[in-house]
Amino acid sequence: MKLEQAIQSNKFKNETQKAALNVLYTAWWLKTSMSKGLKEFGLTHEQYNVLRILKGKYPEQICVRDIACRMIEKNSNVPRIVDRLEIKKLVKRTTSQFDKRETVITLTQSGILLLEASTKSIDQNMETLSVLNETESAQLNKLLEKMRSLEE
Amino acid sequence: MKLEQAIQSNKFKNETQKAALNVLYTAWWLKTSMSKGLKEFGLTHEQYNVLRILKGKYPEQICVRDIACRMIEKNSNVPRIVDRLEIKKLVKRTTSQFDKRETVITLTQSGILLLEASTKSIDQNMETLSVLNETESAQLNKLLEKMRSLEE
DNA sequence: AACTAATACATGTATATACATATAAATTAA
DNA sequence: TTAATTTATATGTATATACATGTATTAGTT
Repeated sequence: MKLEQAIQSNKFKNETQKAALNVLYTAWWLKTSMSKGLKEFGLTHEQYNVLRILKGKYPEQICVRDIACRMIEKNSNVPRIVDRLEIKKLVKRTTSQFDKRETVITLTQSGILLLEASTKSIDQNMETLSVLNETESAQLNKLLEKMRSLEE
Repeated sequence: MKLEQAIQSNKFKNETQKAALNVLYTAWWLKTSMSKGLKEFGLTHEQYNVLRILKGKYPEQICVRDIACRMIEKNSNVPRIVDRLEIKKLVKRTTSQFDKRETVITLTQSGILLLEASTKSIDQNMETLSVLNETESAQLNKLLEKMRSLEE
């Protein structure tokens, strides 16, 4: 769907302004698609993101700060997301032996199982959705990274 | 900044998967940049979006449903965003004469003034941030719209 | 006309973002 | 070694998203 239809507007100053809105809208669309798939596993998009980060290091442990700096949305309140994962017994919190300020998070067995099942479903979903080939995707990555080149 | 640095990971299955994450991260980055600029006006990103939609039709009135379908994030809770704009006296709520179920929203004079000031600041900010030229932006728009082509 | 269904909005709840502040532990400075 | 500073996490508050439910009004059906 063209952006014009999606947000019922065609008053863009130029292609650059439209591109910014298009990125925002596409991100919303992607998140929504993912969330739909995650629903049957009782996970939110963000909880899934945290589980994936933990999996990436498993069986190595990882502290809250390290999770935070790997999150896509940098202002995520990781302790609170971990709260919910802990209630569902998908992760375990422990105080680090080496630095008692640090809280170390570990995936539980059921966390691993749920992540595997949901990842399979999500990846399949993404596979179906992805109409861009590798060359186009690479081009998109290049443009997005150029767009962000003034990032501090 | 490369996505790899931003989220401290280089374990992407392929360029297509990376592109999805890159869109999500870029959207977060854009929102954050915009929000910083809006802060001095006491507006959130979403409140600003609603004000812009109202401006787009001004002086014509527009109901809550029409605002909602023009929002970038389609699940926005428009009545609640309007609540906050109303408290700040930036908009006015009236029940439609033609259909008493509809709530019609109008910009107040101070809403218009605030929007003008903030738009000027935001546009200037965006101008500075935009390193993509028109051709590149058009290419980006094309890729994003292709990415979403399976949209229902 | 009375009943049913649909629509528009408001409101409630859970979770998240964004940011400020509090608390405990570790590091550095005096 | 004590005091000050920094760091890691938790917690509080306002606003937002996501979705369910409630309520009033309109439209449609019998």
